[in-house]
Amino acid sequence: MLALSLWMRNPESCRFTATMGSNLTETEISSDEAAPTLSAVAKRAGVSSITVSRVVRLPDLVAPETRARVEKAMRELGYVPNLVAGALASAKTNSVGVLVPTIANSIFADTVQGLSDKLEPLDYSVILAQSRYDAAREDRMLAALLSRRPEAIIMVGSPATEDGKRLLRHARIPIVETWELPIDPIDAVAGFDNYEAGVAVARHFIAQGRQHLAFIGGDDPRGTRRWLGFEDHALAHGLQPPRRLILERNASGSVAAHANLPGVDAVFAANDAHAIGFMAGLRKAGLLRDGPAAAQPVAVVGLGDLEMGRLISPSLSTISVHGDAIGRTAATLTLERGGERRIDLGFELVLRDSG
Amino acid sequence: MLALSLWMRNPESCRFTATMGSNLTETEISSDEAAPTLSAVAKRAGVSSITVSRVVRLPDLVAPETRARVEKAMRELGYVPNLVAGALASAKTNSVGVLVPTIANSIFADTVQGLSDKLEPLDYSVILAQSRYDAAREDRMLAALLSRRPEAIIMVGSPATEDGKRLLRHARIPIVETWELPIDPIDAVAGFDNYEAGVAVARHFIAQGRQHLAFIGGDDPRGTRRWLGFEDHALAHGLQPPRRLILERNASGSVAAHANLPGVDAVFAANDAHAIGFMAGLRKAGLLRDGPAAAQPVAVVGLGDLEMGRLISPSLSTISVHGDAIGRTAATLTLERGGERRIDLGFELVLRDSG
DNA sequence: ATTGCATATGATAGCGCTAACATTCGGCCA
DNA sequence: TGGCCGAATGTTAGCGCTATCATATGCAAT
Repeated sequence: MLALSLWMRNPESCRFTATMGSNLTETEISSDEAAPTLSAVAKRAGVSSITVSRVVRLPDLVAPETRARVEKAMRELGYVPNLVAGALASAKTNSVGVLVPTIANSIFADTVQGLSDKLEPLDYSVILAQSRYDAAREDRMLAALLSRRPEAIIMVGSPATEDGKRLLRHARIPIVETWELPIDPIDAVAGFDNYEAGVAVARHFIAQGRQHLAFIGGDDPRGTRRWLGFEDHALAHGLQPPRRLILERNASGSVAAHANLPGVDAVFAANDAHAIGFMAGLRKAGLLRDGPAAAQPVAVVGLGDLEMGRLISPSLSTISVHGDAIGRTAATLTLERGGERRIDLGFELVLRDSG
Repeated sequence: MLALSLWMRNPESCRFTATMGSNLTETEISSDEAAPTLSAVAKRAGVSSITVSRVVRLPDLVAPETRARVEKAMRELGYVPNLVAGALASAKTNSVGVLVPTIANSIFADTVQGLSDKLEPLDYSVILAQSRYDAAREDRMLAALLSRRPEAIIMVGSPATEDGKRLLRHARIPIVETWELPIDPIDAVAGFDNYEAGVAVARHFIAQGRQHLAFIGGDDPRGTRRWLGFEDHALAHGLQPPRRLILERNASGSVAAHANLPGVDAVFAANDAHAIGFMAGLRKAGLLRDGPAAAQPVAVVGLGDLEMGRLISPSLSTISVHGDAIGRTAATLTLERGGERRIDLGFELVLRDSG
C-alpha cells in the first residue's frame, strides 16, 4: 500500500491506470494530494467541468453514458463536492441558522430536532448557536450566523436588543421567532401564548380552591410572560398577590424552593424540571401524596410535558407544549414565503396527580 | 422614512450625505439594494478592499484613522462580512461538523453544549446533523457535512459503515469519535469504556447479593457494549445468564418492561430515562420502596446521571458520565493536533437509593 | 432542403473574498 | 547621501464552483 501510494503520487499514472480499466477505488488514492475538484473529475472523465456539476445537481440533463463515466471518475477520485464554492457561485448556501438559549437539558432540543428532521431531507444544513440567555452573546451569535449567509434564521424568542432586531430585519431572509407570539414580529412566528398559559394555570388553581399561589422559574422573557398571566388572573379573582421565586436554571435550586414559600398551596413552575425538583423538596418535607391532585397539600403544575413527568409519582400536571411541532412549523415557515406568517400552536393543560 | 428610503436608492446620494457628516445608520439604507460587499465599503471609505478586509480580520495592521473611516463606512452600510466567500478564498471555514444520533431528550445535548461553549468563543460555527440511529442517514449526513468543508468532525460513536469510515479517513481533517473508545479509531477519541460500565454495574449487583440480572435499553453500539460487559461479568461469577430486553428509544416502553422480566431482582438500564420509566412500572406493581437500595425488591441502576435522577424518590443509582466534558474535550482535540489523541474520561458508579 | 426545436455539452465570466507579493514613504543608520 | 527597514496600503490572481449564454447534433415538420 505504501508503494502504491508513492507510485500514485503522479496524477498521470492515476489517469493511465483508470484508462486501462483498473478498478481503483478512492481508498487507493494517494494521501498527499489536495482534495479533488470538479475539474479534476472533469479531466479524468474527459468532459468539461460544467458537465460534472450537472451530474451532481441536475443529473437528468446529462446523457446516461456520460453520467456513468463521470460518476465513475467521481468514485475513483473520492470526489466530495465543495458546497462552500457552490454557495458562493450560486448565492445559495442551503443552510439555516438556529439560535437557542441553550440546548442541554432543555425543551428547545425538541424544537431543534423537529426542524432538523424537516430540513435535512431537503439538503439544508443546520448551523446551531447558543445564546446562553445572554443578550450580548445573542447579538454576537446572530452576527456570526448572518455572516454565513443562511437562507433563514430560526430562533427561540425575539432578539433581546434593538441591534439584534435591526441585524435580522436587514438580512432579508425569512426570520422565524418561536416559543412565543411577539406583538411586533420581525417576520414569521411559530409559538404559543405564554401569558395565556399562566392564566390557564391560575384559573385551574382557583377552580381547585387553592388560595395561596406561587410561581417559580427563570426570569427570561417567556417565563416572565407566564408569570404575568398567572399573576393577573389571580389578582383579578381576588386572591392574595401570588409570590414569584426566581431560580437558577438548573432544577436543583427548586428542591429548596418550598422553604421560601410558606403557606403556599399551589405552585406553577415555569418548566417541568423545576416542577419535578420542587416536588422532590415537597417529598422531603412530607408534603407529597401518591394520591390524586385534590389530596396534595401543595398543587404543582409544570410546563413542557417532559416524558419523565408522566413516569414519576405522583405524575406531573403540566402545560403541554409541542416543542417538535414548533420546530417543524418553523422549518415550514422558512421554506414557504407565502401564507400565514403567525402560527399559534397553542398549549394544553394536562391534569395528572400533582395538582 | 419611506421618502428617505426612496431617496437613498441612489448610492451617490448615500455617499454624499455621509461625506456631509450625517449620522446615517444602517436602518436608513434602502431595502432593495443587494447586501453590501467589501468593495462597497472600500469605495465609501476611499480605500482598497483589502484594507477593509484587514480592518475586519487584522485591525492592528491598519492605521487608526483609516480604520475609523472604514468602520464608519461599515456601520453606515450595515456591512456583514460574507464568510462563505472568505472561506473559499482562505480555504478556512471556521466551522466544525457535529453528528449525533439525536439531540432531543438525550444526553448528547450536553456534549453539543460543551463543545459549542468551547468553540463559539473562537468564532467556530457548529454544523449540526442527526443520524437518528440510521446507518444510511448517517452516511448521507457525513457526506453533507464534509461537503461544507468543516475544519473537523465530532461525532457520537464511530461510523456504522465502511463507507462512512472511508469518507472520514479521506477528509484529512481532525475526526473525534466520542462516547466510546473504539479499538481502531479514525483519529481522536474522547469517551469512556462502555463495556467496563456494564462490568461495574454487574459487579455492584453481585456484591449486593442480587441473583437474577437483566439489562434493558437500545441495541445501538454503545448500549450493546454495556450489555456485553454486564453479561460477561455476571456469567464469570456464576450467575444465571442475565436477560436482555431491547426497548424502543422512548422511556415509556420501559414502564411495562418488568412484566417481561419475571423473577429479576436487579436491572441495569442503558440510560437514566429508561431506568426512571422502569421504576414507574415497578411502582405500579408495588415493587418500589422509598427506603435504601438494600430494601428494594428490584435494584435499578441507570446511566447518564440526569439531574432528574437525583430528584425523584427513590433517588436513582447511576453510572455518571460527563457529557459536557466529553464535548469540551472533543472540541480541544479538534483544535490541537499534537498530544494524546485518545482520552478516556471515565465514568463513576453513583449509588443512591434505587439499587 | 429548410426551419424549428429539444437534447447534450461547452466556453466564459464572475460570486466576494484573501494570499502573496508589490509599492510607497518617512525615518534612521552608516 | 545612499541604503535599508518597517509601517501602511495597494495590485493581482485566484479559491471551486455555477449562471448564462453559446454551440453542436439529431430529427420531425414543413
